[in-house]
Amino acid sequence: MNLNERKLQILQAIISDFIRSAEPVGSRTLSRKYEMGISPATIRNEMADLEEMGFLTHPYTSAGRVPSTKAYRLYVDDLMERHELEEKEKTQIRNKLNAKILELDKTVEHAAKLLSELTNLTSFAVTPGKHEDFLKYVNIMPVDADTVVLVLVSESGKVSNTALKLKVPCRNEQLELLSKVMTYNYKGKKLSDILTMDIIRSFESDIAAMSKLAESIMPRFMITLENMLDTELYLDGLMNIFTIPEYNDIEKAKLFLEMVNQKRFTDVLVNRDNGVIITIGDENSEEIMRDCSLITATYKINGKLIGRLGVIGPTRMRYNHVTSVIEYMTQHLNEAFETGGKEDE
Amino acid sequence: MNLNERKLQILQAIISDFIRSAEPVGSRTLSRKYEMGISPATIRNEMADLEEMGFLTHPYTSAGRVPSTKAYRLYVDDLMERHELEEKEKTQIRNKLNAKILELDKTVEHAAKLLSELTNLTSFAVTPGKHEDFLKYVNIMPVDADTVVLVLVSESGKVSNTALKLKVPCRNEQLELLSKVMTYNYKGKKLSDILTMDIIRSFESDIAAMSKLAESIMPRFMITLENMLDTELYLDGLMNIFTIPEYNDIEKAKLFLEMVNQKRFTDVLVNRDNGVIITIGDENSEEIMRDCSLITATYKINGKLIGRLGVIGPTRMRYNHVTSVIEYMTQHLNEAFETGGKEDE
DNA sequence: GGTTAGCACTCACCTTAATAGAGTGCTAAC
DNA sequence: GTTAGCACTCTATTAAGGTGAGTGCTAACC
Repeated sequence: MNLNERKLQILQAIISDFIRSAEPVGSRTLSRKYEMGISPATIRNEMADLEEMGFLTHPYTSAGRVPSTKAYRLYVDDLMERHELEEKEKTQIRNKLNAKILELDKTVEHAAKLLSELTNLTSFAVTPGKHEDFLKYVNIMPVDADTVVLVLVSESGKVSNTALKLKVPCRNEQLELLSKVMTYNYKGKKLSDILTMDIIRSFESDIAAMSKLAESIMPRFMITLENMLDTELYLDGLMNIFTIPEYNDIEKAKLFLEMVNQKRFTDVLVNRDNGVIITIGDENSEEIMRDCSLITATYKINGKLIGRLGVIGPTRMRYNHVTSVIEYMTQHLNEAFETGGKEDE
Repeated sequence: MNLNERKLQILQAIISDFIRSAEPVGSRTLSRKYEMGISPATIRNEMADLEEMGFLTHPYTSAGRVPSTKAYRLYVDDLMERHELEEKEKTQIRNKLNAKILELDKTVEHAAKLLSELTNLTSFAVTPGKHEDFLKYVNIMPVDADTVVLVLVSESGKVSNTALKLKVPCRNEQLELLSKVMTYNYKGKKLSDILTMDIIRSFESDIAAMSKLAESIMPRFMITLENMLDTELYLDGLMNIFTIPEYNDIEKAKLFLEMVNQKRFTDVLVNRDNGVIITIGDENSEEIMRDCSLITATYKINGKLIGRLGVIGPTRMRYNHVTSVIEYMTQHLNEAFETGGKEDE
């Protein structure tokens, strides 16, 4: 049995209808709503075929048909028409994301918020892991007799800092010298490399002369560096789950909210392939996500560091609209982070 | 009619029972469970009196009795026995909060998390508003030919920074000079005062000489300063709502979650009185919180800056336990922030 | 041979009714 | 003042019947 034109047409109609209504689609409804010149009985025959082929299921004997993962996959890959965003949506994206391009993390947070507003789904955005980022600058500034602030700046413009009290008071020149030595030693090195032992050890011997000072500072230097490496996850639109019929059940809503709050969930996001990736229902590797579809895309900072952006929702989602929104947003982010990433105003 | 010993005893029993079970308490149940040597009928008479006095209600004609706000108030003020925390809970609080005392914000975040774990309610913690905080140090550090990092440090140890590109390249000495001038001008000034216009204006004229550089930096200086002033709100245990019978209804759970996510909610928290404050049900000023009780307490940093910590949950909550936990935690925070606030290890 | 009308059948969902259970309020007796 | 007894109230649960949307099958139709 093969998928002829008419079967595809019926399948497409069922998917569209179900995405809109969240109700199983019956043959009668279908023939009434989409005038395709064939009777319900004929549609029923075709439906039976489509079910046998694995594209449809029905929840109980005499309910309408519901698309399967396989159907959504076919739809996403072949059937789905490209959805052109409304001008209103486009300007909204441009405006909201341009306003705050000054601060990378804020921009990413805004992106997540905007994405959930435009899709009415739960969205997330992950800042790039800094493993491909390089250290640019180390400075230890005196504040008090025994208080200093340690500031690290990376190539991509991330600034990380900490205030700490010294066990031994020290002169400003010592701090300056140490800053310079550290900058000299670490500049241009990968952040993640600096965290490995041997670099540290060799350096520690270099500065044995001022070891007391360095001893105070090194542990915190490492912690601050680690903080710099962390990705940040922004979730938004969590409450949208309550407007989705699939989650009208308290138990399901609870499970969903607990899932996206798990550390596990973050890991899944970070480990996804690049580009726009759609995983549908049981295509997801994690058991707990089998009821959901996930659409993610990547954006780049200076064409290099990679962050992610996406939505999670029921398998029944407006794939074409969501995809268009995400594509437009990541494209915009890429451009924004490329040229004017750190430009002022 | 007055509250004699027996009435109080009955009221206390009803409150305790209802806090535990979340079910209206009947006369029969009461006489069976708490052997107070009187028959259900007598209890019913007393109940009728208590209801007339406004301490009890019943949801429908023949349901058991439920405590009113007035009853909880009496309970909290007079009847409630002090609850001694288990040693396990105490050590948990000490350990978890000591481990991270290095970073103020992290500690506050941990406190919120711990509080929700110990109470099984939704908790929150607010970092102090910095309006009583003073600027300690300004530094503008060169990173690149045209990139600098602006770092502000406050009296309480808060560090705020931003990276920015200069429109005009400039020499290091200029930056150093500007840092020094700014530090000299602003040191010891209240953060919020610096934001007012006249200080800025007078300063701007002072440095007319290097106006180009200052022009680049001042707007961002102000933004960074503002960021420093912000309070941070940490919410935790949101999902606990799903285990509370009162919120077993999807609509109620939704309303609750939406409420605590409102900006309005933050405002309520920030504007509460100092010390341990319990507001019960309709004692709350905000309409939307009339079904909840709120317990908050304040902690101090260096005995001065004031942050807040608390829980929100159904009026039926374990007031004595929650109060003990919050008291113990704030007391611990006060001590920790007093002496070793910024001490390293 | 594909298409269609007709029909029996299925199953969720809604409404209604019946029943059980917990509790109250009142009264009369202790 | 206290208590036993009893009628009454209201919720919650279960069962039963009806409705409607939908299916699958068969036989007739073009």
